[in-house]
Amino acid sequence: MIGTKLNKTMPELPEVENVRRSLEPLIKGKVVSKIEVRYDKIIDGDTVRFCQVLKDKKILGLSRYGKYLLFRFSNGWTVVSHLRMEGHFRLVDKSKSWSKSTHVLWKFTDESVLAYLDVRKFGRMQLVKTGTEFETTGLQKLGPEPGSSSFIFSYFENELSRHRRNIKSTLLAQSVVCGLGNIYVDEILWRSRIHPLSCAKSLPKKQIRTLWQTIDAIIPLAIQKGGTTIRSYTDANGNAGQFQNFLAVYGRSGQKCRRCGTVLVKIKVQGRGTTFCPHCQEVFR
DNA sequence: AGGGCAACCTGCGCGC
DNA sequence: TGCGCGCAGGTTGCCC
Repeated sequence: MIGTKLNKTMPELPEVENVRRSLEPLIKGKVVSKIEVRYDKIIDGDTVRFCQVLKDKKILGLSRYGKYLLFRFSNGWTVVSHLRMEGHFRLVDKSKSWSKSTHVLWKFTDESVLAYLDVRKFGRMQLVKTGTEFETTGLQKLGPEPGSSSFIFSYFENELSRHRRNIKSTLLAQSVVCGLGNIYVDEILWRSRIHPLSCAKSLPKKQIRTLWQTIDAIIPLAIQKGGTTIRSYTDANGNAGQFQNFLAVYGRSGQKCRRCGTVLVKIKVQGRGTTFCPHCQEVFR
């Protein structure tokens, strides 16, 4: 048991993909009657325009790139949404009172409401013309997705050779490969037997290949397992993920490495908690 | 121009 | 009991 309090989500690519899959059938075809914004900073750009433009528009579908959700609306509009740490959507019936972490309400003509909740208020949504989403600050520098045809070995090897900083920071940056966050990066490095502070450009070809294969395998596997539920991440139907049962290092500092029995160590890398095995994860400098 | 890091937020757990 | 502090982490923006 990792935590007892059920109040945090940690959406990385597999969790966001499970949100997309579960949420899309619940909202597709609905028409906005009114948007209410209760905490202005969630909306990137002009909030009044955001509400005005979306009124009377129909939801055509929900897509995703990296950790970004893309709500497709009629008349060529898209809402780019990032859940950051704890954001989540819930489709509810008309309700009388909203919790204080409910920041945006999408009210539909059928009387249902899509509520955006976010305790830490880190999440953002931005209205753009469909087709211009890759010009936004968040999406324009994203690398390819793990498991996609553009995430090929020669590309990955070439990208790593351009970075002198450590491999953990490099993988978290989203520009070499997108969608990985703190949990999956630690797991991927453990599986690849690479120390998080290894210099990205110093990795031998053999380790780069192992790392590439691991990234390409673990993300689709985590999607298949419904994502990772550390505290309370659930999909739009309230279902928890199962990948936490496969975690080898995240949340296990002080416990024994499942490969060699050495006690796992926790350090800070780029301000992020980082757990690894000091014995079987090799440092390359 | 790559890289380092504070800032953005709130709730929880811990030490005193 | 209660207060203060550190921690949690994705992204942005600023500075070197």
